Amino acid sequence: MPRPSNPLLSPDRIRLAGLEIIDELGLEALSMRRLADRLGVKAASLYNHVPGKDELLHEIADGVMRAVDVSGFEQDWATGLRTWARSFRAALIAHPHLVPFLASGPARRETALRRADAVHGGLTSAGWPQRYATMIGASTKYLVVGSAMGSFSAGFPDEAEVYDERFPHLDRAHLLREHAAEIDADSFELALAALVDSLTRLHHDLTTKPD
Amino acid sequence: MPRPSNPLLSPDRIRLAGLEIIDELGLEALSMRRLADRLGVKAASLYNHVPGKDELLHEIADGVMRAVDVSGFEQDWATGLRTWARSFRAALIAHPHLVPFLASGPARRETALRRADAVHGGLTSAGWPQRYATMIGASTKYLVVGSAMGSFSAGFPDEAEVYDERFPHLDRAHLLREHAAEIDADSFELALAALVDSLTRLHHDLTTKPD
DNA sequence: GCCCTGTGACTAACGGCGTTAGTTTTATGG
DNA sequence: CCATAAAACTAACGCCGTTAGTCACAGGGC
Repeated sequence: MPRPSNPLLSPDRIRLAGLEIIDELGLEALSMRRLADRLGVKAASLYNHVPGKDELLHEIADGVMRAVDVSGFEQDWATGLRTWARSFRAALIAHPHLVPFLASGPARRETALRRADAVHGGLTSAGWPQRYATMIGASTKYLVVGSAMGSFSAGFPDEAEVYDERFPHLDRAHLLREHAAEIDADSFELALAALVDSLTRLHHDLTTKPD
Repeated sequence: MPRPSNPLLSPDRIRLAGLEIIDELGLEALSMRRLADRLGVKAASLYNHVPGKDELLHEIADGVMRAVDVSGFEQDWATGLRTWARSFRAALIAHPHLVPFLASGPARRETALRRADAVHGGLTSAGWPQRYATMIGASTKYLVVGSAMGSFSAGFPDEAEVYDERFPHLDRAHLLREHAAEIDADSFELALAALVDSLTRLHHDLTTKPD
């Protein structure tokens, strides 16, 4: 079936199907052959539209990052930080299997770099020194990535027998998975509030005391 | 070369060589064939000592977690939390390529579960309610895992051209990688201090006000 | 001292992986 | 209308994890 009238493939359809596979079956389940299968095509055909698996992953990742909202920095840095952190986390959690890949930083991905630029610009315009702006961006990213990555609670097996006798303080750990989403959200908000609080105090000191 | 006088392999030597490969070449570079090669052996021989690649990874991971120090909880919860967080982070950073795997929680790994038990026990004995103990453990893990992931990837390309013109606020981002370790450490300490500060206030409220 | 069993190495193979080369047919621009 | 490019294909290479089956030596029981 060479060169059909209407092309069966396009970069967009490939990206979409790729993200579907990742969401349904996991990052490791994404193979060029499976992807081709889902699109009713042979693996080699994909290479007419996409340079390789790695680049495809980057493009999928960049698409996901478009949901990250940095508009809050137009109000004030604290609002910007909270909005960025929450929307960033939501974007990651919408595609949990992609988190390990997304976590490795913006690399050369257009959207991710644009978001990073906005965050850094928002912080420095609010009076934060370069070095602090960098650290604040980093700390916040730690929280977001950490909370999306671990899904702390989901990391514990949910069979009670695992903990019996041997781990007395974890006697309720088998219930964690049931409430994972809620616990993770609350823990994230706890740490985010702590960070913004602390930073607000610091910002006050930095912008009033000196000079 | 069947059945040599002195066995060439042992679970320990396999684990060690596996961690070496991961540290030198990355998580994806660890293959049973490469591992066997390094041990002067054929891949199939490994299966006489190790049930499979996945279990091997868990055993390697558990070994790394033995460096995590939870003894600080014998003093007070804040000291315990700081000691745990810092030694946990150090353990991850010593093996950055293993972080994505370690981040997925204790699973059924003995050492990881023991550490989790100690943390939870240390917090509840200090008066933290169950729910808070869980959230504090989670928040702290977010910071640790997030900061270890970020440093691994050193997320930003270090070629200045990437940022020229297009990302004005990132005009110094190409220098990040050079100072990655220091920035990551400072950002981590910033967020950890903020968290412990905030929690100390909360602990005070919880243990004095009620009743 | 000899056999017997189990250990720990081997070779060969299966199916899946990413990717490339080369082929074929159709769509499209000059 | 023809040349060229596009978009599908088949076949193959060298990896991967894992299993089955083979073989020689080690150590214990007689």
